[in-house]
Amino acid sequence: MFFGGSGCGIAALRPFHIGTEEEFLMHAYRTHTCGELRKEHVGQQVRLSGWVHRKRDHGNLLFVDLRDHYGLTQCVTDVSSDQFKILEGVRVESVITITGEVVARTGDTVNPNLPSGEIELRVRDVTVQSRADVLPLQVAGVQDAGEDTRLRYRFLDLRRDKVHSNMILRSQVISTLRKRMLDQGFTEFQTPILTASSPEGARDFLVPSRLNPGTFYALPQAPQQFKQLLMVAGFDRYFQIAPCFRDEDSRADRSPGEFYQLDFEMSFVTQEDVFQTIEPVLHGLFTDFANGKAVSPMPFVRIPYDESMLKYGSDKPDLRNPLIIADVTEAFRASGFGIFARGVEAGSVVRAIPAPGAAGRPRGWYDKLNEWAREEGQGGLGYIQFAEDGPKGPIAKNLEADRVQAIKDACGLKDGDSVMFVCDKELKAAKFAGKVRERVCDDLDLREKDIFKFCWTVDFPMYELNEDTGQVEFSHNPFSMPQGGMDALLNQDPLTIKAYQYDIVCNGIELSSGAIRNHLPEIMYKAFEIAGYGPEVVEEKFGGMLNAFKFGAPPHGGAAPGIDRMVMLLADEPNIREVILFPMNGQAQDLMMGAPGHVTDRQLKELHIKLDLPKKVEVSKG
RNA sequence: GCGGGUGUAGCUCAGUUGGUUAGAGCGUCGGCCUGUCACGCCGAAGGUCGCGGGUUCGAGCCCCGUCACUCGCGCCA
Repeated sequence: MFFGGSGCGIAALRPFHIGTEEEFLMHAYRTHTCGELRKEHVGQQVRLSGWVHRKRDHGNLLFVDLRDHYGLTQCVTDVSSDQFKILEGVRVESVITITGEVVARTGDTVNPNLPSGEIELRVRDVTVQSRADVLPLQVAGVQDAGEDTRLRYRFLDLRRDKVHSNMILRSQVISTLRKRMLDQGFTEFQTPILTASSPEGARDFLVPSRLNPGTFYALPQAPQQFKQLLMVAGFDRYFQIAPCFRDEDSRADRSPGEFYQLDFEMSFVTQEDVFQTIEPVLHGLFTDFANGKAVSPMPFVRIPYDESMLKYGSDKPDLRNPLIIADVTEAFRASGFGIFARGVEAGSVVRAIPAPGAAGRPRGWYDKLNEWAREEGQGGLGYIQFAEDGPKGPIAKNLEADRVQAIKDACGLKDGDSVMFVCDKELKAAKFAGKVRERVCDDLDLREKDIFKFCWTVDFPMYELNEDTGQVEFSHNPFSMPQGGMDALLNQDPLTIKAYQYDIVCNGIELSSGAIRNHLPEIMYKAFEIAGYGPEVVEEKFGGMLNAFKFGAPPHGGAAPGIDRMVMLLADEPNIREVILFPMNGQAQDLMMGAPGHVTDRQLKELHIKLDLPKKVEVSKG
């Protein structure tokens, strides 16, 4: 075994007393893991190391559950043993090594809930490797400590079963993604971490340059330009488990500072090629780890952006929600329901959200929704109840009967159903109708369970109108290829141009956006010109990549699904911190490591940096 | 930057209309207990009710300010 013929390990092996020859030949710490021992090991002398998970002290009989990464084994000793006092004296979460004999449990002492429950380890010898203080949070059991405590003592939190297994899941997800990408012919590369600040997008994290006073590196928000340059360099198919850094405020599903993407890019491909390549990767991944849940069959549904905004009120629809929004603007035009009729006259649209089976709901339910709509900044939430004895509600009273019927038909409603109405300018109406769709779905408990429903949102608009400035702006990625190419840019209303830009969505969560890129300099100049940027701006901001496109660039495209969010979905965790080993808190602080932290004056001087702090901070930090 | 929620023992929480000495479970410490597996029983210690100010005869509770955590908005090509 481990110590073979070497004599130098004797002291380490038997630090406290002389054991048998058999034990002498054992590894210093363990012959098995705590999850390993079964009936067939009965009679063997073994050594286990791990953490004291729980103790059950009967005074003259003591049980210790010993835990390691692999599992749990019950160890037992009684007052007749000279080791009894030692074991009785250690606190839970202390690290100990136990040597002894594997014995079969008898009859009713078998624990069927424990994989090792048919055996136990009869303690012959105990070595305390590391004592634990009284714990700030409890490792055994299911009780969650507060977020502060958990993050400050993350190493303890990570011992707990749920978090521990989340991290294992994450590792397995990354491992299978890597294998699947390699199988699809992709090559893995590393791109720089210290790079240049990018002019658009989120706020950058900056790193001062010592050798170049007054200048800064930026951490990459994504390896976007590098992966495109890899295509120009002829590598054909690239991927990377890529760290991305964005200095933006956190959300439940957005870790502050950093996150990981499965970043990939492919040459000589159409949008459809990208879909057909990555779908098996995601479908395979989710099928492997779905844990009994179903996964949308391939090919995933493709929904044009305009259709998605109309039917689902969102560009990332949750298809587990069965409700479909309908446009009923015409039913209200010049109708007897004055508020909506005047709105439509002024250019608003009316969207209808079905509420199946809700006609019998009490008045209070509708009032609550109405109140919620006001909190959301809407005038209210109109509705019609299609009761058995005819349409009811304030709108039905004023709207002509044939129009009410038209709405019922348009939404596919039957007696017993209700319908909600949103009247506003098109984009606002669509977005709020989307919120109502989600709210009604939850209230009526209509969401499909135990399934991962994927879709692609496609045909995003290339440009959008900034309502405040009246300026035409890029609506997403300025590097996307416009559909119709140069011809569309020259001859089409910019607001009607679509881009080869797409999102992959799962259960209403945007996993990734991607695009077929614009690899032609002349189209890029024109695309930026429409958004109000001259050629000099393009050259200054994207010179590196633009220059590369002048030396033979292959048509290419890709995407970058977010790894943390995929693990969140698979682990069924509502918060992204539950799938990250050492996450920062909402203020982007690492309470355990003390980051961000102060640095010495000498470090600052080397970097030619002087602090100019806000008054409040200066006082508080002395 | 803005809005909501939370803040009471080491941890998770309860605390009535503002009224006596602020409670429970877990954990800790001590005692008892030889088949438990969330062991059980008895006892003890442990509190700046986040912090500061105010109202009141009296504040964990009401008011103002502030801090921390959290959820959301803004932000996130």
